[in-house]
Parts: sequence; C-alpha cells; structure tokens
Amino acid sequence: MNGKIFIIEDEPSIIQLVQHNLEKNGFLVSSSLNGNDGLKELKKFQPDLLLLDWMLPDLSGIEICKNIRKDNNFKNLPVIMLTAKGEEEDKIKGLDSGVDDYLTKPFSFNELMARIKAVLRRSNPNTVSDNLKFDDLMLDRIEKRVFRDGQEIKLGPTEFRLLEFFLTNPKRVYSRDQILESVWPNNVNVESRTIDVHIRRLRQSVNLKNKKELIRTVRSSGYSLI
Amino acid sequence: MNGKIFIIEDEPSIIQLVQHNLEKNGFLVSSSLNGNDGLKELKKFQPDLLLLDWMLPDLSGIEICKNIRKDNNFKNLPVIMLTAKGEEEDKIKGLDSGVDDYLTKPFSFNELMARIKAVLRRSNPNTVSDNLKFDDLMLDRIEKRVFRDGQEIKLGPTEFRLLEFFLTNPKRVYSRDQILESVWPNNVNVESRTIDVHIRRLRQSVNLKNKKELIRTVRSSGYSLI
DNA sequence: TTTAAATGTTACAATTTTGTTACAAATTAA
DNA sequence: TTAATTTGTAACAAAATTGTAACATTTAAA
Repeated sequence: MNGKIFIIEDEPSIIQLVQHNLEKNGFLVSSSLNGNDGLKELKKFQPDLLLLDWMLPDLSGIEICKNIRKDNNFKNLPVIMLTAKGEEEDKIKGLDSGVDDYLTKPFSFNELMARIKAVLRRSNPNTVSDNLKFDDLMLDRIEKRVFRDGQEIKLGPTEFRLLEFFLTNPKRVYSRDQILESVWPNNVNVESRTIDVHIRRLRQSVNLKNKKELIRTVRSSGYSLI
Repeated sequence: MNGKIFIIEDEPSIIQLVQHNLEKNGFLVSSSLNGNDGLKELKKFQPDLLLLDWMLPDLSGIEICKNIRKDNNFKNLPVIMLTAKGEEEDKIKGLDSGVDDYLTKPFSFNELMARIKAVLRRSNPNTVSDNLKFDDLMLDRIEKRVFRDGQEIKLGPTEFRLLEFFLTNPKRVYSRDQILESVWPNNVNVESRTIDVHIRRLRQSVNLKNKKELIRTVRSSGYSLI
C-alpha cells in the first residue's frame, strides 16, 4: 500500500474519477461530500494526505484547512487544494492558510498524481513507494525485502522497521526517544534499552560476515547509519 | 535571518527583481546565471531552498535537479522550478524529477513568496542540516561529526558539546562559569578546574598534528576560539 | 628575581553508557 | 491445538567517559 488519501469534494463525478485512479495507483482512498462530515471522517481515517475542494456546501476549504492546522494531530497533514478559481489572489490565500499545493480545475489526473507524489515525497517519505538505498544496502518497501550486496537478508518485523527508519535519513543521528517515537506504535511503552537490543539484532543480521559495520553508535546521543 | 535561497536563472532582470524582494523579506540570496556555475556555487552557499529556471544556456533545470538529487548533501534541498512553459506535460516532468513546486512565468512575487513559505514550512522541520563552521573546522549537528580540513575528528560527548558551544560564537571569550552554565546539564556541580581538563582534551583531539592551535586561553577570563 | 596565582598535564577510580546473552511472555504460523 | 518466531526486559560484561587530585609549568606582579 502506497499511502492513505482523503478527499473532501462535493462533486461526486470528480470523487469517483480521482478515487478510482488513485486506487489503481496503490493508494487507499476515502472521501466526504461536505466539510463537516469530512472533518469527522478525517480523524477516523488518519490519511497521509488530504485533497480539499475550495468550494463546499457548508465550510470553505480555507476554513477547513485552518481548522485542521489547529488540531495537533493534523498540523502536518499535507493538503492539496482543488478549485475552479484560478485567480492569483486565491492561490495566495490558499497557500498562506497552510495548503501545500494548489490545483486548478479542470486538471488532468497525471498532474494531480505528480503533485501528490511531490508533496508526499517531502512530507512523509514513508508513504512514497520506492526503494531505499544506502551504500550496498537496498530495502524494498513494497516487497518488504532487504539486500546487501545483492544478497538477501532476512529481517524480523521490528528490525525491518528500524532499518527503514534509519534509511529515510541515513547518517543522521537519532536519539532513542526519536527512534521509539517513529518505529514503535504510538501507544506502546517500551524501555529505551530495548532499542539497544534491537540494534544488536539488526547489526547481527545486516553485518554479513566480513562486511563493514553499518550502524554507528553515538555515545550519549543515539544511533545512525554510516 | 529567514533562510538562504539560491537562484539559478539566466535572465538578469528576473534575478534582480526576485533577489531584491526576497532580501526585503529577510532572506539571504545568491545566484548564478547558468547551470554549471550554479552547481558549483550551490555547494559553497548551502542554501535552504533553490529557485531553478527550466531553460538555461547550458544544462536544463530538469538535469540540474536530477543532478542535485543524487548528491547526498542536497537530497532534501527543496526546489521550486520557474519556467515559461505552462504546458501540463512539462509540469509533470518537472515534479517527477524531484521538484517540490512549479511556477509559471510570468508570476507575481506574492505568489512566489507564498509558495516558498509553503515549501519551507514543509521541508525545514525535517532535515535542515545546520553545520557550524570556523576556519577549517566543521561541526555537523545532525550527524554529530566533526571535521578539520576534511578529516574526521572523533570527540567524546562533552568535547563535542564544548566545541559546539564555542562555535556558536567563535572568537568570543567565555568565562568558566558561562561555559559551565551552557555546556553542562543544569543541575550538576563540577569544579571549575574540570573545564580546564576538558579544554585540554578538546585541544588534543582538535589540534591534529602540525595544525595551529584553535583554542585560545585568555588568562583570568576564560577561553575562546581563535 | 622571587612569589603567588592561573593554567597545563597526567593518572586513575568512579560512574555512565552500551554490548551481549538468556529467557519468559506474547504473537503468529502450521 | 502445537510449534515456531518474535519481543521486551533483566542481568551481567565490556567499554567509554568523567571528575578530581596531584604535580608541572607558565604568567604576571611585586
């Protein structure tokens, strides 16, 4: 799965067209026909990106966007605004209210797709499906497989998520807290030392014999790839 | 200062207009008139965002962008493409090559500004690699690494914090009390002489053989870089 | 020059941090 | 269900870091 996209748009034909095409491209899609419903559904659906119509029967897209930005859970939710208005003034208003990109109807699906990818690549590298590479290591997010120097490495689920996390920003040093935040589900509580054990397991799997160490320990700070 | 923006654009009038307005808005701006110069300057300037013209005398904007994405240092550099071509196909090509946003000439400065803000808002919290530099010394806060003259120097945690502290205001002389306040955790109590020992350790690490002394002792006052 | 204060240097024990292993509980597959 | 895998934590080992004392050297003032 590529990522979850929510659509708030009052024209069913557009929803149908976009939803159908997005699903063909591996996205999970849900939608609402008006602003108030949309805001409710949003919380349930927890999307990775929101497509938002400018003109809606109840709330305007701008109002919804401002609303969303106030909610801590959606502060960083990428939003692409869809609208029939092409006037420059409106674009500025939209971008200033926290919208990430802006698309004028009528638009081609290809352009929408390209913009979605661009926004997702920036905001949530995890949801854009491509392979992560670093040095002689390759992680395939789609097939959930990892290779080093062409040879496949078997990883447990946590080891995989851990490596995936490091690969989104190799070389960057992450504290144990940051690792916990990003690699473990939001509600679980695990000791910070647990990470050390998983690092050890990951190292054991990844450091095929006579290969150089890939994981760097930064004393009193955390870990990074190297 | 708001951030650093680099412009690669072959039309001087546009550079002048954009640069002037950006500077009025608190940005630090530099530019090149062609692709090859631009790629070189980029490394020196280390911008937070790149404005890139589609058509250039030597390389195309697309080529430059792909080039940049291959360079580990600029993998995450936000890019906004400027172009006279408004055709949809081109937009798709641009966004797919790793561009973050796209602006068709002629554009108003206000719209450009709004898009810059939108892109920076999204990209900056992620990975702004802020490096501290002084003389031939470079400290990377993200990767927690220090280089002198290109060669890596291994530092212990306290040595690192100490150097980081000095680098935020090189040349300024800090008293031992000030150093304690800023470099040690708020509650610990250590002898002021302890600092001397850490200074000694830092000196030993940083003064690679036959390199000139970097840390100056200011008798009865404290220490500083020099 | 002599003296006192400030800083440099070294060694080392105590502490902190990380590595490693084993194992029981939890989860998943068969 | 049973068997296999995965997971979190405790316990101990190993390693790195830290603070301080003790002594050496430099500096500035008398």
